Amino acid sequence: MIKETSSNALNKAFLLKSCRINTALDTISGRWKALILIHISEETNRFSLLKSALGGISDQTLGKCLKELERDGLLWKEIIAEVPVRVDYHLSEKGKALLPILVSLSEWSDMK
Amino acid sequence: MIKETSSNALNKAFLLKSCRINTALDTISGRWKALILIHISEETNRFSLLKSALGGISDQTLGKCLKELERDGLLWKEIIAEVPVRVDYHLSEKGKALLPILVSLSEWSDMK
DNA sequence: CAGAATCCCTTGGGATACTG
DNA sequence: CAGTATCCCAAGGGATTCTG
Repeated sequence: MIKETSSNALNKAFLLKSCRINTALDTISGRWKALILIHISEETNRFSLLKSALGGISDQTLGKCLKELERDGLLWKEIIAEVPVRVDYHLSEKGKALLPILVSLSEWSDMK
Repeated sequence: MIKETSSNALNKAFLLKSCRINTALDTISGRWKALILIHISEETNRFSLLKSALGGISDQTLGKCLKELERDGLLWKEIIAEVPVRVDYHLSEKGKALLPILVSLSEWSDMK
């Protein structure tokens, strides 16, 4: 198919694409992030609910994951001024757009 | 410890699905594996070619990645008894099936 | 309740050197 | 050419403790 003797445009396009793939994988890889996104999409969207739903994650790690997912634009925080304070997490459009891809991945992982 | 006041079927399905997603992510995450798969799909399928195409990977890490990808059924080795010995790597059906998902991921990572 | 601070351990991946 | 063997370091993630 594509030859490599000449570093053609297609090859470069693939290199570029692979870069983006790594960016994407960095964003969602790790032991918890995909699970967190799925739970939030299911309305399990508060710190303590997430913690018990995920089963085994530490406060530390959950906090860090949420912060990174927020920084990467996959979710946003809604801070509700009750007493005690309450925080709801919601998926952004980008976060929602990732869900079907996660479903594809889970289906793919069933392949023999 | 499974509890949740109403542990409904949907929740369990999602937990199961998220497990598979983590399996899938474990298989392809890391700094190199997705890139390796893409290069092999482009006929860059020998050890030394991969090494120079990837730019910066160590022998050690390339060897380990290839071994794990083979163990996970994404590729297979064709050993050609020339002198010096030659090895071609090829994607399995499962490996090929992953490519469109990687493309989706790279497109997704372009989202604002 | 929703986190932050600190400490520690495991693991991915690089550097270097060597083999069939 | 196609790897393997050792060694080492940075980063992810857990445990514990503390705060607004």
